[in-house]
Amino acid sequence: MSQVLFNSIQQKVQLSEIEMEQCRGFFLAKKLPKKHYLLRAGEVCAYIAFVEQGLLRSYTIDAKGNEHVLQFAPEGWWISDNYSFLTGEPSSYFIDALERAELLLLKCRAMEEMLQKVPKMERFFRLLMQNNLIAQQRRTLGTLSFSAEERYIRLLNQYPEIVQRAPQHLIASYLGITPETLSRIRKKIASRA
Amino acid sequence: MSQVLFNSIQQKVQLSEIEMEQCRGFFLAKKLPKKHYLLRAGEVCAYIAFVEQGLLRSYTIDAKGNEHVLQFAPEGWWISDNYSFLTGEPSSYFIDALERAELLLLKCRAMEEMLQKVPKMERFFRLLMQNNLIAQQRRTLGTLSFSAEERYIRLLNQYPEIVQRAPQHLIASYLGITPETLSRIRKKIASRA
DNA sequence: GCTTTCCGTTGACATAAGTCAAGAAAGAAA
DNA sequence: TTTCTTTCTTGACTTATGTCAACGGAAAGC
Repeated sequence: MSQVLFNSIQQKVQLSEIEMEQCRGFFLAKKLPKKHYLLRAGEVCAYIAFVEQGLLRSYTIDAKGNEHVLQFAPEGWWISDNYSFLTGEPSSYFIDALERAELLLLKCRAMEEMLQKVPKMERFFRLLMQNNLIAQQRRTLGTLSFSAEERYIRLLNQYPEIVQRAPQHLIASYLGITPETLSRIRKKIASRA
Repeated sequence: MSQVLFNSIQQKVQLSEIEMEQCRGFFLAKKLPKKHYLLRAGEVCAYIAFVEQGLLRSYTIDAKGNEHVLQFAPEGWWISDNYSFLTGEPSSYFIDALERAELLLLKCRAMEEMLQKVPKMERFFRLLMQNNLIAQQRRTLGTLSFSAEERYIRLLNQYPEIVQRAPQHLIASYLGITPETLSRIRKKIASRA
């Protein structure tokens, strides 16, 4: 059993050795080279992906052709398009690798079987979704309450490794600002320090 | 068993008559008059609330003293501060009634007991959280992709009853704009129609 | 029914952030 | 190395939205 996955699960529910091994069997290991896609808009999202190694991100392209980063997923995080995964409808998101990644994929069918066999995992996913929701609500409120500069500083404090590993224009996209604005903010901060 | 709650649950998982009645026993009925609070910042959020009747909202007050509406919850919706509920930490949200409301409250302890007794409810809450997360992600992307006017029109299309029932300055707060800007947007739209 | 408070509207002006364009720097490819 | 992209920076200008202040009308309380 992957140590990273083990930690992610054990942090929320207590599984026995046996249950852990049972779970492991439902995942599919996959390596994803840099810039390769796990999901493209228009496709159905067949997997929930757990990141063992590397860095992924999900994003949309809006009607004006602008990209908007929804999520970064470094080691230990889960990523997918929940809507498409749940409903089987085509996705409107892209998911690709910013760094070469090692993933554990969980197909819809496999997930249902896993939940049957190891009911505690239902609780695990409930808690996972609940925590994701909490974080997402904070992001929404952050976008409404703070200026671009404040949001950047908060991101830097909360997820320094992501700011460091992802290219700057993607950080800008995540924050909902243009690369130019982020560049100016960084300059301003640097001149203060 | 309340018909509204029954529908909310049955839409996601199939419960037998008996399971439904068992669940019912864990909820606490409560009437909340208009402008009364279910939760104030600083308190621990003891309940997840299901709205049978009426209209609630949750909001924060930021460092500059500005209110930001996180959620409106009309009949059939669930509302709480997940973070505080889950961790027992003090909340930073307020939840109050915009219209006189009838609620079904689920305390933390009662919820755990319910999940023990009716394991399918674990699945229900997983799906509920997952759907909330999907909606919240869309809101985040909406805030990043659309102008104030576009966001207002989208809200109007998606939740016309909320726009109608909540005062305009709270709609503005939800959209992340000032009441003045919303007033101007509405004028502009009216002049076009 | 009168008074007070709250809410929405409007105008004038301020400002954060976006746009467009050019060039510099840094990485990737050859 | 040299070339070719991609990413980041900087400047000049535009624009959406915020701020402040005044006013009118509707609702709430007495």
